Amino acid sequence: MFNKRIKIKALLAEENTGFEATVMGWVRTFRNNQFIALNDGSTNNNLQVVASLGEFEDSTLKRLTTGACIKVTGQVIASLGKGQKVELKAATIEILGDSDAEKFPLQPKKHSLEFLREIAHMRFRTNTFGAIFRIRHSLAFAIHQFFNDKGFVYLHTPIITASDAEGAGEMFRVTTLPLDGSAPKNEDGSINFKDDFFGRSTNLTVSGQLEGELAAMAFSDVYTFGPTFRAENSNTTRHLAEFWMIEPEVAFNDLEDNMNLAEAFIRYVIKYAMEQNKEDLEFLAQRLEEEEKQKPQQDRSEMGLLDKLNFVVNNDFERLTYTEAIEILRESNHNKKKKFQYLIEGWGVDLQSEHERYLVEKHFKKPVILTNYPKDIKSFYMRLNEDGKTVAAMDILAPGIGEIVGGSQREERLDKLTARMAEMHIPAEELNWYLDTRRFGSCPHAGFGLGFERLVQFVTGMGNIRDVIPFPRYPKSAEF
RNA sequence: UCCUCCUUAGCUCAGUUGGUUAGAGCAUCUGACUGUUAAUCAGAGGGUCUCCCGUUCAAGUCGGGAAGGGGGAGCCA
Repeated sequence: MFNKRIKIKALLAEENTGFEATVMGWVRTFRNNQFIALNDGSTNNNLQVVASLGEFEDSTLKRLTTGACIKVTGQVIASLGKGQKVELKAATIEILGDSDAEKFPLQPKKHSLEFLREIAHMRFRTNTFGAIFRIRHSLAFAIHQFFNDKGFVYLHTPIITASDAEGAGEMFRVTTLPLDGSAPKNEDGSINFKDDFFGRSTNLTVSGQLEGELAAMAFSDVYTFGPTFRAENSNTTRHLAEFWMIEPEVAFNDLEDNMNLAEAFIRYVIKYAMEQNKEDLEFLAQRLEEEEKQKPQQDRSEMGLLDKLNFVVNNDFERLTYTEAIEILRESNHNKKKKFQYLIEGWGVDLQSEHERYLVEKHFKKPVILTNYPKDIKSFYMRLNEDGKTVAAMDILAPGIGEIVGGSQREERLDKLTARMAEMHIPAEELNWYLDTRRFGSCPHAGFGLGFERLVQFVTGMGNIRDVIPFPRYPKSAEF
């Protein structure tokens, strides 16, 4: 029954008319007791279905409410009205699912993103979220295509991990032990995990990087793309407790290769979305433009969404070292006039959001790659530079959303790595498996982590990360 | 977790120095019209003013607390 259906996107692209077609979808509006705007999610554009006067029972027409699901068969004809090239003249209309108009929460009008977030199970049916999630899909697909074309192996790293030494953030505990206090305890009162499901303490992964490195020491080029969990109490527009991360890890790459890969990757996936989701991006660009008009002049961005994406695709990112960045910031008028909340005085401190924003949005006005940070503000696995005080790290900062990529050349020298771990009080015995890569055929290698939702945010122009993942998880929120 | 702002109809919002029966637009319902494009026109229904405590003759309005939400910061991707 269903396989004769034609998707609305395909039907709207059809050059010919005068043939019979069956469509299925959800009613967006029903105007004038005759005109159904029908959407099936294949595109934001609705198909106009015409139910000619007198040809349908009143009882049927009454059920054509916003949100109802219907099946229509009829003739595809050139539209008699303006606004669309073709329309479907209905011969039969079957109601597949009623929608009580008094209770259906979506109305043919503008809704706030905050309201739609409360009905995330329904928001797919709006133009905005339709566009966002089709673009999200394209980006995900493009990611696999990019790496596949380059001969990378897609590695599935575990979601449940035993290691708690990765240092990437607070973890969610995974256990089958009872929570009522009856769990077995050690002599010192701490929980004894011997009888837990895995016989040890386990957590949800915060990163697949360490496992990625293991595989890179065999396949040379690998990447992961999967869910990641952080139990940080972060309440911001760019953090989630459950998010998707892309983590390539490449043997024989140094920091510069790593930057080149990241830049090529970002360009590729954006370009892909621009080709595949032209209409959706135009819709979101329009939406953003109207939103910008509500803001005071000084807060408006200079470039529209499409200009911004084109700019990123066609221009190199700005590359500079942490030391150079500090110099620019220290010499900036902004700093001299004490406009930063945290003034830049010396070398060695981590940059605040306001500093990153200044560099990206005011000084360079494009994505920036910062490299060679002081070792003391970075992770243990990053390669120590010749100067002995910086590491071969890189962060890519994007306008509007800040850090989109964090990566580094890894420390491949066993003695240097273990020394660093000792300094940072990371128990080497727990990461013996990781250190084995440095013991048996170690090699220079590099990789990075890219937050998928931040990428989707950048491409769609959405301001809040909770609006670019179907069902966002964040503190005090795990509905749906 | 910290700072800050917000919470009034299904949605988006007005609501004056505290003062009778809390308003508008959209949505919904009823009717009219019938080639509409967020259709139009007429009418109707719809409120525990987030919750608790307090001040007062009187609280949507003032004070305290809680919950939820927005924005910013930190942590980071």
